[in-house]
This record gives sequence, C-alpha cells and structure tokens, in this order.
Amino acid sequence: MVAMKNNMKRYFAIVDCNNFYASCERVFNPKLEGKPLVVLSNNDGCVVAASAEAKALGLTLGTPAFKNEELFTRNNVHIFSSNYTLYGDLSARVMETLRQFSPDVEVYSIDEAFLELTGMEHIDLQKLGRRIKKTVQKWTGIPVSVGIAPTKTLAKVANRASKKNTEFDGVCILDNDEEIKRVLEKVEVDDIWGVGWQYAKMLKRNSIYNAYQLRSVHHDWAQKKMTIMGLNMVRELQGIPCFKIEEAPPPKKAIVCSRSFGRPVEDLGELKEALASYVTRAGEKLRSQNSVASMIQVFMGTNHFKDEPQYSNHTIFELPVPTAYTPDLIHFALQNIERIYRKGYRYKKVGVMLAGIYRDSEHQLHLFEKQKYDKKQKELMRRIDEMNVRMGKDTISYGASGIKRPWKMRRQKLSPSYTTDWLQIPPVK
DNA sequence: TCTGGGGTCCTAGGACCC
DNA sequence: TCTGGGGTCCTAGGACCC
Repeated sequence: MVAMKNNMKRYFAIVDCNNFYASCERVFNPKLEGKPLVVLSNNDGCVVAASAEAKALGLTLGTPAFKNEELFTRNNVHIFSSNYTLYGDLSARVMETLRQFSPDVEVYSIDEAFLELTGMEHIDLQKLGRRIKKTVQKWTGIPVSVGIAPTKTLAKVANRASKKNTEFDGVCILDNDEEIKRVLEKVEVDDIWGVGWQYAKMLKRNSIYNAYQLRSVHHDWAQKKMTIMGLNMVRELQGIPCFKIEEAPPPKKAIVCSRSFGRPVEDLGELKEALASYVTRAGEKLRSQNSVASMIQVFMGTNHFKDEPQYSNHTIFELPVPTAYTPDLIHFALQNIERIYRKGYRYKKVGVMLAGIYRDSEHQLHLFEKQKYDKKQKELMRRIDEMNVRMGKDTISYGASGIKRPWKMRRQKLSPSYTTDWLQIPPVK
C-alpha cells in the first residue's frame, strides 16, 4: 500500500486569487467591472491592491495613497478602505470550494491555497486546472489563477507564469522537462518564491538572472549563499519535493497586534485605550488557538517619517501565571506602557506582542501555585468570544478600551460588510 | 494632512555546563 | 604551566512570505 502510494504521480496545485481585495469589492458591486479600482491599507495609507485596470495606469502597490492622488482623480479610480471582514469571509468561501478538488488543502494566505493532487496518471491536468478556475469563479465570484507542478516551488512558478503570460490564460501546468525549461527561462529570479530583494541582488552579481539558471547551480553553493532554504529551493526547482502540504497550521508562537493611529496621540490616557483594545484583539487570537501566553511585550513609537522629536521604546514582561484572561492581560500591558511612556512626544503607533505561548493543556500547574487562569475565567472568556462572533465585533468590550476611540484608524472609504452583517446585506430588486 | 500589519525560519555568537 | 572542546539554550539580526 505504501509502495503503491509512493509510485503514484503526485502534483501540487496553487490557486491564487487575482487582485484579491479589489476582486472582493467588485463581487457585490458589479458596476465596478472593467473600472480601475484600488484598496488602501489601514489608515488609508498605502495602496495594497489594485484591479488590472488600475495597474495598467502604471500604479505600483505599496506606494502611499497621497502620492497617487493626481493619478486617481485624472483616471476616475474608485478607492476603498480595506474591509477585512468582507475579505475574510469571501476567502473562507473560496477555500471551501477548493476542498471539492482535494482532501489535502493548505490555506497558505488569505488569497492562496496549495492542493495536493495524487493519483493523477490518467487525469488531464490542464482540464482539471480549468475546472478549478471556473468553479471558484462561478461559486464565489472571485477570479483565480492556477499553477500545477511536481513541487510547491514549481507550482508557484507556474502560477506566476499563468498571470504574467497571456498565452496561459490563468492556468499553467509544468509537467515535462521542455516545458519547465521554456517557462523557467522567462521567470526572473526576483519572482521566485523564496528569493527576496537581497538574494536577488546577490544572484545577479553572480550572473544568475532567471529561474532556469538558478535551477542549475551547485547544491553546496546554494546552501552556502542562501542557507538550507536556498538548497531546498534549488532542489524544488529541479522537481525534488522538499516542502509538504501543511493542512493544520501549527499554533502561533507569537501574536502581535498593533496599528498606526489616525492622528498623532500625545495623551497617555488615549494610548492606554488604544493598547487595551489591541490587547483585547490579541487575547481573542490567543484563545482561538487554545493557548496561553507567559510574556507580554509592549511597544510604542513616534512617526519617523516626520521631522520632529523622535522616541520609541519597548518593554517585555513575564506574567505571574500563563494566561489568556483578557482583563489580566490588559492590566499588565497598561502597567508596562506607563513605564516607557514619555511626555511631550507625538505618538504614531502602539502595539502588543504575546509570546511564550503554550497550549492551554500543556501548562502544568505547580502543586502550590495559585491557579489564576481558572475555570470561571475561561468560561467567561468563552462566552464573550462567542457573543462577539455571533453578534459582531465589540458587542462586548472592555471599559479600558474607551468608548469614543478618537485615535482609531481612518477608514473613510469603507464598503459595507455585505456578507457578515444582517443590516448590510445588499437588497435584491 | 497623508508612508500597513502580522508572521516564519535560519544562523552566528555568547553564556553556561561538564 | 597549559587557556580545551562538545553540547545546549537563548538572543539578536537578517532573510523571507503574504
């Protein structure tokens, strides 16, 4: 049985949503079809997604919105603040659809998933890829690109090619040596999964410009220059699988929650409110993976893009007992921000990191330790989390987070939460 | 006026132990 | 006098991902 499985032809597919956030905004607003559209980051700061029409105007992702203002007005670009509630929900629908095609799905990011495809000897992969693309489009309204190959890295390369090269029309299969050579030669090293800015520079210095050239380097050289990750990357390009499908993501080892403010904040009271609300969010994430944290890190800083007095600092604090009880987390976080706060600065950002994370069940209580994170507290947290999921975020929140929240981020162009809020469901005429 | 947020892995080097 | 050397743990920094 095992031997048989090893002999079976195995492939990896990666399905990647095209311009995901921009596509989400269009699903419930079809008038935007064919129009240039962008989505901004938190605080309406940077452009983080753009429709094909907007990209065609020469706009680059990651640039600050204010630098593109003129281009936006001149071309009548539709602008949206990011609406993660909407994107998260549509993402879940896409992933659910993909489970039709394989039992082994790894949700790799909000807009991408790997699928393991086994027993594909007699399957027309091109047809399968087309079917995946068509089904997701039909069931969710989201356009996707599909890459299929013998390794994850090659699948990523195929996916890249399927988007960049119109001949593929959104589906690219890498199944034989000639095809692999032909496609890899056209992929620049910068575009390979695992090659970032620094490695790309180094590779070019060594006259390696495309994926096919990288595929041919010596293993020792790859490892020396790019650590074990580089070696694995080269092997994967050669068709030797080094990375598996990770179906259940391991629990997070650190949970961070931080935001830039909508305007500078000087007052300690306001900073504390903001911090309390981020700690609340972090606590929810912590409990959703059934973990407790034993350390809290608090950090804050001014806006280093500005020509004004700068200050930033952080503090790490060990909790008396590992816990996921939000009131305690807030208590210690607030205590610590007081230690690093300095009066007279215009703060841009504050945040919290929970670390030293274990599964709740793994934490062995010392015989005489006073059990602080107890049943009652857990039950209370469970009920509050449940209510907030069912009735909407912050149905129940903590007094320390404030009511008015003058520091909260700007989201002036927010679209409705069409799919997750009863009051915002679009009417049918 | 206005420049995102949240993660992972690997390695080198220091501290410490025997 | 000789200033070893292997193992482990931790941290900081650098690379990467979306």
